[in-house]
Order: sequence, then structure tokens, then C-alpha cells
Amino acid sequence: MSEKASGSAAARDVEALGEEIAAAIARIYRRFRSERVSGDLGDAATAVLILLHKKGPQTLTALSEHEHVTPASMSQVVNRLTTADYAARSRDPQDGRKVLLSATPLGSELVIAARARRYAWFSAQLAELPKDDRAALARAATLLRQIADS
Amino acid sequence: MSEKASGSAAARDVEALGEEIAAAIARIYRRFRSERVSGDLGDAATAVLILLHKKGPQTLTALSEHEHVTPASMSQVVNRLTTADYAARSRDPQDGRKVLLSATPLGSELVIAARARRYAWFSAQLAELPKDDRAALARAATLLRQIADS
DNA sequence: TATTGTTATACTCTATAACTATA
DNA sequence: TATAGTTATAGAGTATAACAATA
Repeated sequence: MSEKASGSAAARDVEALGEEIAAAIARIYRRFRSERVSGDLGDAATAVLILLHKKGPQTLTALSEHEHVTPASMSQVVNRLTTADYAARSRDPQDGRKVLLSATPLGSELVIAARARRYAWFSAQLAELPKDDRAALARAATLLRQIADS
Repeated sequence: MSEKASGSAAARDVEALGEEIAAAIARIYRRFRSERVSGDLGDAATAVLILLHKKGPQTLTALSEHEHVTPASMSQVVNRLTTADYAARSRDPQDGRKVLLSATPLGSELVIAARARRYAWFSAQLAELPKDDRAALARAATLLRQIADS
């Protein structure tokens, strides 16, 4: 009831919450990035490789839409992966315009080895939180993913 | 009780949660970045400008620690802000080695005008969520900020 | 000597514009 | 013509290494 009754005040609250969340996202994202060890792939390339490993072969357009970048940007990320032999390009036999990207065995190996190590510090922090807080974070992750995809 | 009893299973759960959150963070962060309109400052420069606007003058080292980047990186971000006349450098009278950065009136104006516009789409999404979900996001923002600062 | 900050250089990531190849 | 993808170029953001200035 009070939600609808206090229209503009609630709107300001939501705006403030939006800014607060956005700021927190930016901070933790940079923190993740700073945890990267030398020799690792960059964050964009890593995200793509994990996706290929988990979901199997994808077209370039599918990857670019999933990551919210232009096809031109994604092509360059893929170039870094293929140059390092972590991913491979192949033509779609049904439609010669399409390119299918897939993780190589070397790439899959890297994903498996790197994942736990990369977020080890973060998992350690999570383990120390009360159950309720972990639940809030799990729900938030789901919501943020939905909003990102909207 | 069951948390401690099922040691390694719980540890795997926390790791999976960590990866899930990290992936969601990366996705929503890129989405925020893709919403940036041409002519805007970049995200790093914007974050610094907002900080200067909110907290007042800061040294370069304080800024670099707050954003978890090296002083050399921060110096370059600050260069972009000062070149655009959104921030100004001044020497600390007590310690000539230190540089104090502050937002210019033009910079403060920009922060105020840009904030709401920049996250408008996000706030609109938040407004449509049930109250419980907004609460989960608010809690998550607090937790993520604490973890980022740890 | 230690602290604070800067510049030089290089890499990742992203975008826009212009292009090729296939449908 | 429309779709899928690539390359060229430019700019933001970051790091390491080497440096200058001040304490």
C-alpha cells in the first residue's frame, strides 16, 4: 500500500538503490579484474572461453549478443583465443556465412584449472558469510543476470 | 549444523555460488558500460569524479587505493579528468609530495546531470521488481562493497 | 632512504566504419 | 539486398618499469 501511496519518494528510493548497486558492481568487478594473475587471459576472453566450454559451439553473433558487445569486438576477442589455441573456428556446413567457435581441449583444460583458482579469494569471503547473506547474493545474481539480458 | 557436517559439499556449493555471482557481475557490468552514451566519460573516470564530488578533495594514493588500481593508472585517469576541466590538481601545503584532486564546478555539474540519466534503464527495471527482490539486491550491494574493500 | 607522483610503453577491451563472402 | 563475419583504426583502462621531487 505505502509503495503506491508515496509515489515520487519511492521513485527516488529506487534511483538511489540503482546508483548504489551500480557503484558496488563496478567496485567488485574491478576487484575481480585486479585478482587476475599474470599470464591469464583477460576477463572478456575468459568469459567467452567458459561459455564455449559449458555450452558447446556457438556462432559469433550468439557470443556477441550474450556478452552485449558488437560482433566486431567479439571477433577480436575470439582472435585472441584462437591465436592462443584455446578456441577454434569452423564454418557452419548449413550456412556458409556462419562461423562456429568451440573450445579446444587446451582451452577446456585451462577453464577447469583456472576457475577455482581465479575466484578463490571470493569463495573464501562467501564461506564466512551467514547463510542468509549467501542467499541474498544468490538471488541477486539471478536478478542481475535477468536484468542484463533484458 | 548441516553446514559444518557436510564440509566438502558445502565448499563446492560456495565455489559454484562464487562463479555464478562473478559471471553475473561481469554481465551486468558490461551491460552498464554498453548503456554509456557517446561523449560520456568512461567508467573509471566517472567513478573517480563521483567520488571527488561526494567526498571532497583526495590525494592520488587515496584514489588509487579506493579504486584498487595502481597509482600510475590512477594518474592517467586523473589526466583525462583534468584535461577536460572536470577536476583540478593542487599541491598539499603540508606535504609537497602530495597532490590533492578536486572536482571543478563543471565536474560537479556533470555528475549531477549524468547520474540519473546513466542508470535510468536500470532503475526502471528495479521499480518493477517485488519488494523482496529489491531488498536482496540492496543487501547484496552492501556485501559486495564490503568484499571489494576487504 | 622512503614516499608521492609522473611518464613511457604495452596489452586488453571496446566501438565505429568500411569491407568481403554468402544467402 | 540482407546477413554473418572480418579488419582497420581509435580511445579507455590497466600494468610494469623507470624516473623526478619532496620528506
